[in-house]
Amino acid sequence: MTARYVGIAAELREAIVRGEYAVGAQLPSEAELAARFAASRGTVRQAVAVLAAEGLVGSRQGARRIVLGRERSQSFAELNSFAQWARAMGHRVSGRVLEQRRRGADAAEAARLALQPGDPVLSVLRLRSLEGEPVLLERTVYAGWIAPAVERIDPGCESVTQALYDGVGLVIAYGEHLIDAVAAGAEDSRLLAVRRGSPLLRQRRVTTTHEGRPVELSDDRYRAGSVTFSIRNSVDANPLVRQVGDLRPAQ
Amino acid sequence: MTARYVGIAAELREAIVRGEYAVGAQLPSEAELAARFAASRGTVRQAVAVLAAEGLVGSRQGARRIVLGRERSQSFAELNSFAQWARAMGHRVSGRVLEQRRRGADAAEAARLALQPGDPVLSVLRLRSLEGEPVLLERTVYAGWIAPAVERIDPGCESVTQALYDGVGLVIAYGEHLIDAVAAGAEDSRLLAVRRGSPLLRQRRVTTTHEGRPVELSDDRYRAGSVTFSIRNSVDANPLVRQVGDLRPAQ
DNA sequence: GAGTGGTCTAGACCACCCT
DNA sequence: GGGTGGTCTAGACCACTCA
Repeated sequence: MTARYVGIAAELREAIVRGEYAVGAQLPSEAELAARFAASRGTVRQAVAVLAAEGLVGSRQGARRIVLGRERSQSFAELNSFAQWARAMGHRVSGRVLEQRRRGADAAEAARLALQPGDPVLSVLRLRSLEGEPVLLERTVYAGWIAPAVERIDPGCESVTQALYDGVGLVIAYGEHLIDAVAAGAEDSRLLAVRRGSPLLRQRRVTTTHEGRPVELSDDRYRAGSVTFSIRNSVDANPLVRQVGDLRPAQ
Repeated sequence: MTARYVGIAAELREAIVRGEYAVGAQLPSEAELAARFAASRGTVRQAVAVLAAEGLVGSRQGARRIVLGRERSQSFAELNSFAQWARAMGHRVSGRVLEQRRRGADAAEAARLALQPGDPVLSVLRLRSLEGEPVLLERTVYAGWIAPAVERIDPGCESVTQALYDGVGLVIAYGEHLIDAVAAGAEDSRLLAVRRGSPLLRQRRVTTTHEGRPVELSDDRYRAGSVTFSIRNSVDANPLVRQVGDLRPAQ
């Protein structure tokens, strides 16, 4: 059963997308919505909170909520999975494993994966394409405990996240992501078919299970112009944080 | 008066940062926290929701909440203001206006600023430095209605956002941001002291007032290695969205 | 001053996790 | 089956906006 507030949020979202409430226009008051949906005010507040989290509406005490945008934020959870994102957006995605080997974790990897240095990890190099064009080079390090399941995955598999879920029921629930720009190195330029030194958008991430257990560490590089990250923020509630870069030059 | 739940969230956050609840460990149950803080369960839930939004804790139905991380996400609202972010992080920030002129909006600008093509806008080129080193080149277009206030700002002013607030009480409440990587152009490379074609992290943004009225449009380019964007996400609740780039090559 | 969103309470039922 | 978080209700008071 879907929750009441989810349904109410969906109805309001559709009304916004339809243009029934124009960008900049006011939403009905909470009391009005509560009456219309025959729900309590609390439930209505939960519903509009969903829309606020999607960046569609904004609010301030004492004034009606207003519509900020119409594009629905495809509230998929998939910063973590390239394939799931791409398919949800209607893109044709493919990928292949170029290299895969077991080795021992170095100190930095061990720390981020909650392992000891030297503990076994699985290192994978994957090239992903959108509409047939290579756009993303993934260098992923999996914690040893999940390595067997990863090795069983078909090398041409579209979505590793999906395969891990289907195969061993693993849910990648949380992620931390660092986004910056780097110059393409020798391997990057060869595999992504760009000039050496040309700009790449880099996303480094650590993902964990529901229990907070680290699963993988990844350095993903997108060809410039192929993918853009988009964020809506408001004066209160801002999930994105800028950080000063490392002192050492981007490697 | 600060709200009750904000205080409870602060106490829990401190306990996490102190290490009282280790990463991966469980938080007390809602009932327990409600008793400890002599608050209702609803209020406690509001408090932990704050921590969840900061990416510090995760939750799933039926199981205790767990701690995901210890670094507090500096819950500043300032994706919008470079200076406010930098100062909050303890960096020395400066900036200067290199160019400033009024002109008419082109079609794209007009659409995003809710103006008519040809309506007056103020175009500003600003170079910002961190610890004395130039790291950010801002190309900003202000809507005509705010232009006079912008022109009154001291060209060496640290924070334009702050100046607009102090000067005319303008609050920049919402923003939409697109993040990608581009190659440094001729002007970029000269002003940021990098080689032509070298990678820059680009943040394009539109910001609006509380009422949803667009204030400015900006193309900000960070020298590679100087600044990183960081995001925590979870299976449900993901404010960040990937988009396929424009068809035309990054300009 | 009327209307609106922000906060808080107390209690209820359910779905899910764990043992 | 007991504990836990997720959902929902009904009512209350307050802070703020706006005319």
